[in-house]
Amino acid sequence: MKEKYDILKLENQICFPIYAVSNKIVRKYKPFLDKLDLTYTQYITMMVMWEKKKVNEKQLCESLYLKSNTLAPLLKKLEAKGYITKEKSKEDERNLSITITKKGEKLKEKAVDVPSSLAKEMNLSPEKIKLLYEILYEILRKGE
Amino acid sequence: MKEKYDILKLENQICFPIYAVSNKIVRKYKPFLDKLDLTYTQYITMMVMWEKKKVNEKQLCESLYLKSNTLAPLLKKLEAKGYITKEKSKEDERNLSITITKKGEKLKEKAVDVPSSLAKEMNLSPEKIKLLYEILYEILRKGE
DNA sequence: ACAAAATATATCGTATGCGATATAATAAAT
DNA sequence: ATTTATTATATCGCATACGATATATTTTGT
Repeated sequence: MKEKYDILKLENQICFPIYAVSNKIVRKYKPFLDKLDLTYTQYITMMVMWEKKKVNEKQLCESLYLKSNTLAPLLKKLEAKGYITKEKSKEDERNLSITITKKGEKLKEKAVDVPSSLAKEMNLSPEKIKLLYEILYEILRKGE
Repeated sequence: MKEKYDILKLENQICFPIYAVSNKIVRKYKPFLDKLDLTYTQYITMMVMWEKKKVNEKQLCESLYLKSNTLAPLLKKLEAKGYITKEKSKEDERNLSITITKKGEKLKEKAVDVPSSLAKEMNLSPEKIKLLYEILYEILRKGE
């Protein structure tokens, strides 16, 4: 018998399992990323750097769907670890130009085994991964 | 032409969009939860309380897929706000028994509109919600 | 040209979220 | 019965993640 407050039950939420799985993923990554001396957020930041070599902070924020106030201190740490360098852009001094270092490039070789390790832990069929991927990016594309 | 390092591109990750959507969800909830003076984590905690009325901290941790060290300070805040009370369980003094208050019950009436507000923002078809739900809980069930 | 609006970062305060560790209470083992 | 192991919370330190706000630079409007 359906009740007015059923919609407030945890089991009837779609957002909650997304949140819970996200936390679980970060936990799962940890032992692998510890070997690279990276946190999960630092890792996805380096993913952008490995691909782009040089970006603005703004591009980074857009790529990672994060805000400047999250990335700013994180970039300081990546700089302190010697994986990136920061400098004001010549063309527009408002922009912060971020460049990967040799050491940062080098790290890519150690990181290359991480995705398969995680895939093994997730153990999802390619069909489900594809479905998940499409639905999630549909959500990400929607507004803001 | 496929390259060894393609697996390290952000666009080829399945975990990243889960993480990004999770962040986005918490941001989306904020304006609605502000009216209830709850954060997202406090909100899902109250969801359990609205349903169960009385639980142990351990049950709460399991329901929310969170650790004691995340919930302990959060429970203090919910207690300070007057939504729950805490006391050591009589049968086993290791257990922390958490009970919803009248004020906590009352809050449910204000919260009942939140899920539909969010559903409107998400705007996903029922089929996609069902698919997403099943895949996510498959991940949550797997190990730990 | 120059004030006003827009843009890109940085800083601050608050609230998670976690592993590691400590503590207290109960259960198990001998 | 007493030591040992297990269990349930609590505390600590670190790293996000966010909105709000401040600052510096560039663009726009007149």
